[in-house]
Amino acid sequence: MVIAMPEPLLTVSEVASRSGFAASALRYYEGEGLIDAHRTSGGQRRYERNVLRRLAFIRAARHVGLTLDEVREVLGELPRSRTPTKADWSRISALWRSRLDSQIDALVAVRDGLDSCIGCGCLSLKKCRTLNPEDVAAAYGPGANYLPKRLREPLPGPG
Amino acid sequence: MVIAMPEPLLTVSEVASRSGFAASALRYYEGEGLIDAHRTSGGQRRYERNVLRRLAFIRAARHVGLTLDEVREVLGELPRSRTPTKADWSRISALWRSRLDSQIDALVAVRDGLDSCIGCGCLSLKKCRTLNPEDVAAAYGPGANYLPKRLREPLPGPG
DNA sequence: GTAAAAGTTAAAGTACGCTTTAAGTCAAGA
DNA sequence: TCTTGACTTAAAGCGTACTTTAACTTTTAC
Repeated sequence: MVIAMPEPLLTVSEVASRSGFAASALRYYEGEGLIDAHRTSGGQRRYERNVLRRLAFIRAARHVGLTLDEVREVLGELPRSRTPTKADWSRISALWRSRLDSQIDALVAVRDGLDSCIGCGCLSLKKCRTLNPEDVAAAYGPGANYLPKRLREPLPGPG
Repeated sequence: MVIAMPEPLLTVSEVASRSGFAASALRYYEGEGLIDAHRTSGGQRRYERNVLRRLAFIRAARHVGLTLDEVREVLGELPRSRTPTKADWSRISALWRSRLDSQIDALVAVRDGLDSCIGCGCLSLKKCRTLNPEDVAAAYGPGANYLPKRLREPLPGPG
């Protein structure tokens, strides 16, 4: 019979230095439901090691433009009660991959649009699908498919 | 001898509906020095037609993640006093293209990192350069080149 | 001429993603 | 035990990118 060794828990400063996030950010993420923590009898936070993976994921996600809402949504696919397995992370990977693919497609489309529109110097507002204001307006309607859907929606808050 | 017809100027609501920006955004952009406007004797704004191109550019830039500071910097390459020429826009296109290329590279790197890291299920925090928190920390130091430089810098403000 | 639509300003408000501050509590080593 | 460093909370503050509000003026249409 195997007796499981209890995993050593991490303090705030340990998690902060290992994850690269400020302690205030860790508290903020906890308040936002992105990570969780145990508490000592005195009320101090103690983290499980797997929080580091969640945090690394959060960092990468933020770097490619996901909002915290989106990150929470994706992380919602992970189990809350146990350390995520390979299958758990694989499912997330698939979700995120399609998001990245669509963002990459969008950037390529804009870049190539620039080549043929600004770049060529034709300055034809009527024909240019990237810069024509009328097409931009139309892009919010039902018929426009030049940009991937998420880039045709209104921009999120600050960013 | 050719007498130039004066270009008809556009009202705020015309520019708003043609560009897809709210009137308040137009005022904001003017305050930020991204666009300019003439004034009627009564103080109302009247826009030159080429403001539509600037605005379309701003929208596209925002959609791919440029901040207004960056947009201003790029638009600073355009002449303030005359309607931009092919050469003006071409210069900008080149500037922006390299920015887009680096952002695309970054996304591809992260996506491919996911495939081999999350995707493979190895869960090796020590080896994974995308998700390893120690590598994330190191990425802000001098030696890390996995992510393009601009994605290794701290994230800008909101989002 | 007059009423309604459109425009003006300054200032305040909003959302996101945190950080900073203030005032006090807990944990660990000498 | 004591002191120092780490930690706690609630609340306020900050930067970006705008929008909303309030009070008022200009333009346009009839």
